[in-house]
Amino acid sequence: MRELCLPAGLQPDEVSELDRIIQKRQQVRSDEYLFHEGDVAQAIYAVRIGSFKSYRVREDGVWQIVGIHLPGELFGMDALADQHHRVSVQAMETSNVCALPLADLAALTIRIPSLGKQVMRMTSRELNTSYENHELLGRRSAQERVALFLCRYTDRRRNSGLKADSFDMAISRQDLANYLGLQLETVSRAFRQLKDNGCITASRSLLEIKNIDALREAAGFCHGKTDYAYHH
Amino acid sequence: MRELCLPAGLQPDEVSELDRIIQKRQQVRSDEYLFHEGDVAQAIYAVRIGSFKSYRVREDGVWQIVGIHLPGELFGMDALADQHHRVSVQAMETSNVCALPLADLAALTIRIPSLGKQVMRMTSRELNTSYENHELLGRRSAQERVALFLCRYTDRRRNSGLKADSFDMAISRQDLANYLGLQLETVSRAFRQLKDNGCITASRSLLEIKNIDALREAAGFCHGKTDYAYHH
DNA sequence: GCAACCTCTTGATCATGATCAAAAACTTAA
DNA sequence: TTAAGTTTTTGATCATGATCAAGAGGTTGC
Repeated sequence: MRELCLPAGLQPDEVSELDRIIQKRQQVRSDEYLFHEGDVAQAIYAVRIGSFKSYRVREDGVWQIVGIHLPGELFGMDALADQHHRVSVQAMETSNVCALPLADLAALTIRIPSLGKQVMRMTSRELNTSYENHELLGRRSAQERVALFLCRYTDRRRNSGLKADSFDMAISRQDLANYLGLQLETVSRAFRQLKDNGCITASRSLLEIKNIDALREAAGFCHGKTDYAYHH
Repeated sequence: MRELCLPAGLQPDEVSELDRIIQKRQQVRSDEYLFHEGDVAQAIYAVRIGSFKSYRVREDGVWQIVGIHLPGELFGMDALADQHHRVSVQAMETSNVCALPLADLAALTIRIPSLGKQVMRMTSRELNTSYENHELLGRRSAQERVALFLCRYTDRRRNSGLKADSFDMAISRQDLANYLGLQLETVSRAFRQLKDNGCITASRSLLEIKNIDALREAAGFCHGKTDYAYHH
């Protein structure tokens, strides 16, 4: 438990108590499901190793990835509104999670109030990430989307204690395109441009950030601080 | 307090206690700010009357609306991750909110655990709404976006106890376009088509749903239940 | 009532990214 | 190693929505 995000802000004896109760560690293979949209929620989950995708499937079978979860992050809080999951979650590579059964959580939260606060904090963080995604999809070109995604993704990897300048992307081009609201071919072309500009090198799944400043520029970050005006 | 979402699931005496402490009701005029991106959080807010928009402003001054808040809904939970707001919030019409100061909230949550659960529930709901927005922006035509927005918006109005088939849209075309990741002209054209199809009538701000089934169809909902396949 | 202003609508053209098609790169299994 | 199957790249064309431009409809203040 210790390496997880959850115990942050807890007393050592509280961590031990949490540790004793939450012993459910699950090994999950690539593409395996943790739960489906509509399922009655059993638990929320903390990623230990690997990565996961949250997605919704429309009536017509079209799907949309709405979240990506890296080590140290929590997922499954979509079900806290009414005990039913509103997304499906699937592993994108061989992974390992720690399940926090909702029954235990309710009891524990009363004994350890800071645990409830920590779950709240992580949910708020996920909400902000989703707001950022809305911003990314709102009015940005294909290149900006891909570049911005890479910037944010590497930042999150760094936060999760993973290598951030040269690593294996568990996300397929197809999934990435879906997540970014683009076609797979468009993502491929964006990668090409970023390679040609010397921002990155990328083979099938190995990605290397060569020039973070150029990448940030492609993502639409400003260099000089513009004293921008509010829109009113 | 009674007409709000927050007391749901609380005992009568707990509601009274909440009522006694949370007496801060604020009248807010159109376009007035509740807080700005980056502000240290003072409170979370429950909408009593009116509506609000959450948005982020980029370094280059481009802004993106990421959330809309109707009566009975909570906002400001973006700050629960680290006590700093990650969006700005502005009233879209003359409104009335109830502020729940964070200091009081912390104390109250210990005395009334179900209050914390309720805040958690509302945050989870907002997270799902944001996931739905990601899905809306992902891979949908301009018409679908507008029609789907109207479907969801009227549903939420109904949930908030507001008139849902004929009402005044507080959201300007400009804001709506921004929220949906479109240009204002494109939204205007989508409205025209929906009018021509007999789905709606719309003047400047008065909107009337004439044919909800046609509207749902324009939004991409299926009629017959297709036994859809999972994508794997 | 008129002028100034703002928001929304409509029209015409253009650019970006979707779609269709095929080949190349990489993976897996026999 | 070869063959079959994926996934990714590249090319060519097309369609949707962005952009530019002008006008219509409402609102506000004098």
